[in-house]
Amino acid sequence: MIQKPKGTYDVINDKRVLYLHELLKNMMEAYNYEYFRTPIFEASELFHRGVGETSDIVTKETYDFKDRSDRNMTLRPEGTAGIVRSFIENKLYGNHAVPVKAWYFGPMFRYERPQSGRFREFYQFGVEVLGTSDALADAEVISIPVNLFKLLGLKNVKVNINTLGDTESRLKYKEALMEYFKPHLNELCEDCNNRFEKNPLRILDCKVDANNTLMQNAPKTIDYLNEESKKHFEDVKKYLTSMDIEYVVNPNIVRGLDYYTHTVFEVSAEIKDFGSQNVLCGGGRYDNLVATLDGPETPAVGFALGVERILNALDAENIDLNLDNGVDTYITYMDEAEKEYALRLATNLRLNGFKTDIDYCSRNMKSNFKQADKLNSKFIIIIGEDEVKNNYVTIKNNHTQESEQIELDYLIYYLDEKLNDECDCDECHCHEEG
RNA sequence: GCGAGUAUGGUGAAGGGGUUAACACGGCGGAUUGUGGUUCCGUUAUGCUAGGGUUCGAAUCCCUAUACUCGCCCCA
Repeated sequence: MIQKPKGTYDVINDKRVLYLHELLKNMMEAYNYEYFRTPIFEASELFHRGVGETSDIVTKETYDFKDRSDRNMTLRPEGTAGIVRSFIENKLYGNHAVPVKAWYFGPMFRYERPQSGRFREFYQFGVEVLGTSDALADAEVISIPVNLFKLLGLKNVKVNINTLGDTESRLKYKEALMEYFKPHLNELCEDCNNRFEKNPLRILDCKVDANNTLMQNAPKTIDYLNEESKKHFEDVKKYLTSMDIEYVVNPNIVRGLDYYTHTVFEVSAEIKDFGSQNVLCGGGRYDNLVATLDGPETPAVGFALGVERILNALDAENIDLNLDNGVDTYITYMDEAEKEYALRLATNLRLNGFKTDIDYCSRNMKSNFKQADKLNSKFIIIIGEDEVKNNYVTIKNNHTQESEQIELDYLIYYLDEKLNDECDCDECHCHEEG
């Protein structure tokens, strides 16, 4: 048997996937962001220059391949680089309205060991604002996941925020940090020793040594900011407050990708048994990336979230999105003679927007009723010899078990009325979509 | 890259060397050929992830492979 590749999964009628996409689409429309869809594979160089040579994502997790003309290609491991490439290549800094506010939703690929909520092909939703250095953009970007998580019903949504400052501040800080840790390397875990060489900022992110006093007394980025960087951070916090978004300044958040400057943040929520995975999204400002990729100096800020992790969180928190899974009507026929008539009726109902299913294999009555239950059908329509002859249908309400005979010409109005009636009840939320 | 665990029909699973692979759900057929979701009866794995080994005998013990699950690293 051929199996799916490791770390991939099949979506089989998980309504939440489409629902989430729809919800995000509506939300981004309200924020007036533009939908971007960029290629799933790009020139490898884009990610090497963009995401950075020191991050694990690029050094050991990409799916690389050569195409038939021997070009180096990479399946995208994240969304930002592609959006930035598109921004530059299409010269959106010219005629396009600036800032360019982009959102995307699609598969990303990383060659990792799969585990709970983590796959090799996974979906990310993300947002990028290109062309403004104003702290308002940082705050707005942060507000998107926060509002999303609240809308989904997640509890204790929390923003952890920090600033790395501009390039100059960041560099000064990095030196100070290395000087601070150098004499104490033997007190840190093995991973931290590796990080010291590769990416010293990430030592601060270590979970093993988190409670080490050495860590708590380490130099803070905030102390190495120049005036401009300091003001930017203050402004971000100010705007968050004016949107009633709670945040905690956490000097240990540095993020893994090389391109971040100034604001970095993570949004977490309180989720049962999630441990370190309660970080549901991360992002920050990356003022140098556009220039690094040969575009004009363009400040930018964005974030991304993993769709699978969100769905996992909803599961863990037992959040039911009240998605209606049932069909409106299920059509049965007594005999082969009525089969075509039933088929025509099904088509007619479907074209009128009623979610309709039909007996596909001339089952007996008993199996038909069972099937109707399995499909969660609200109504069962029964077509027999008499119905065909006299142009009516027998329709049974599966809730009340009441059966009625309805003239064919009137059926659509009948269903329309009954289905809308039904949705006034407390249990049924099928017309309450966001 | 490192570490731990698991693998038995369509599904949940029992069995930890002895001939018929338990039980339950689901499916199909019937009691009941136009009204079910109750009940009852019948039926539903020539086979226990794959390959090799130990043994008179392996689903059961050993080895290898594969897949899945969960940690770590990393990240969303």
